[in-house]
Amino acid sequence: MQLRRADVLEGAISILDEYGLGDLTMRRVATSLHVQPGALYWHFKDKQTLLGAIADSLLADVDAPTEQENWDGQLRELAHRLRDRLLSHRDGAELVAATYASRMVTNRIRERIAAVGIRAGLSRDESELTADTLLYYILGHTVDEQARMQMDSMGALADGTSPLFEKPDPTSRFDFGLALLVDGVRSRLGDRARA
Amino acid sequence: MQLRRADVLEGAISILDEYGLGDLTMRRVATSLHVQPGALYWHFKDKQTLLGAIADSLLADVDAPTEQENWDGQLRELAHRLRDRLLSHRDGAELVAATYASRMVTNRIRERIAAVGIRAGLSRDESELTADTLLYYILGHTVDEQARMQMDSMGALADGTSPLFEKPDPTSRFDFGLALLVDGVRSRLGDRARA
DNA sequence: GTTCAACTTGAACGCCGTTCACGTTAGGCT
DNA sequence: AGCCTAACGTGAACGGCGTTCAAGTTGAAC
Repeated sequence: MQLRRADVLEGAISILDEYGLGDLTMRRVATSLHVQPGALYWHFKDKQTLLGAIADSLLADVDAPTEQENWDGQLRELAHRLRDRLLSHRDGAELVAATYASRMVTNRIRERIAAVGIRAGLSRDESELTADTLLYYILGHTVDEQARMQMDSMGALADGTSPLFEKPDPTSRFDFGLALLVDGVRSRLGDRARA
Repeated sequence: MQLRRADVLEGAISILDEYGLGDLTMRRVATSLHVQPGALYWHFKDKQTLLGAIADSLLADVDAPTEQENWDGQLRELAHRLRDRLLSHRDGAELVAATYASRMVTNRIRERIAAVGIRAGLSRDESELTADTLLYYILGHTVDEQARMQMDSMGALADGTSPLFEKPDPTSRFDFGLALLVDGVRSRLGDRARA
């Protein structure tokens, strides 16, 4: 039976969920599809491209119309939506962060966030810089959050005690930094109005 | 002649500066020190540990007394100091970001930033969350900035045109996001004073 | 000068991504 | 029904990686 691009993608995502990014190897993907490693290179020119495709699939439609009406609600909605996607697969945040340099993947959500900034009253340049700032925060926070999750699930049965959630739960922690940035934008808008 | 831990560290940093993180391999470090690969494992138990030591050395004394007096000036000073360190070696930001999960390295600067937050009037928890937010931003921004730098220096002689600096220069871009976060903190303090 | 710990060597192990000449399949055309 | 061709898979290798380990060598303290 022949392989389709989509089969390879699906297989790779299964490996990712089951074994993690570190063990997502071309050979392993090939084996799980009952195929020789070389066969994958017909569908994806190299591993980097395959990883990019996985990232694209994780983030498909992450930019979509928002339900919120106010710019700050829209920012929060988009931020949470992105974080949820990153958390929806094992090592998802790390994968997207690693793919981030070879862009076009995250560019749509970046554009989406910038649009909200403009509608809120920022200049084009300011909006793009704000979008970047938000993205760096979301990626950084979520990579860290996901890494801790896995460390906890490892050490949980090792030393009996498993707090599993620190003082504030991860979502509250995420919301704190998010609020900080939203407040920063609001203060920038306030300065403008006052001028 | 025998090797010291410090020699290995120095050699590894040289390789990093000359060839980049992707080509920083145990074998290459060993070769440059005229030694067999296995010899390195006497001084560092594995590559991860060596990378951690490099990160530690990049960030030595990055937390140090600040010259600024106001909390916002101190925050900016610490942020710029960290960014400067990350930029001081090829792929420095990427290295520190990769090592970040296995912490203790960046914990001192995190503690330092949190202390500024407390002195400014935030609670302990808020200060730590603020420190994390700032660190995620600084790391994300600088990794991206450094990656672009290298892509530009590659593509520069390829296609003649080398903008090398986008509309705002990287430092101004960094300052924008930094100001956003500082303003966010200020607004949080304002709410408190008003209550 | 001997001893013993501190180091290094040499060679291997098992993994990885990638390439390529060569077989095989499947489906449209006559 | 039979062929042709493009699409796809195989098998085997290449070079490189991190890491391990028994066996050798070094050098300083006694």
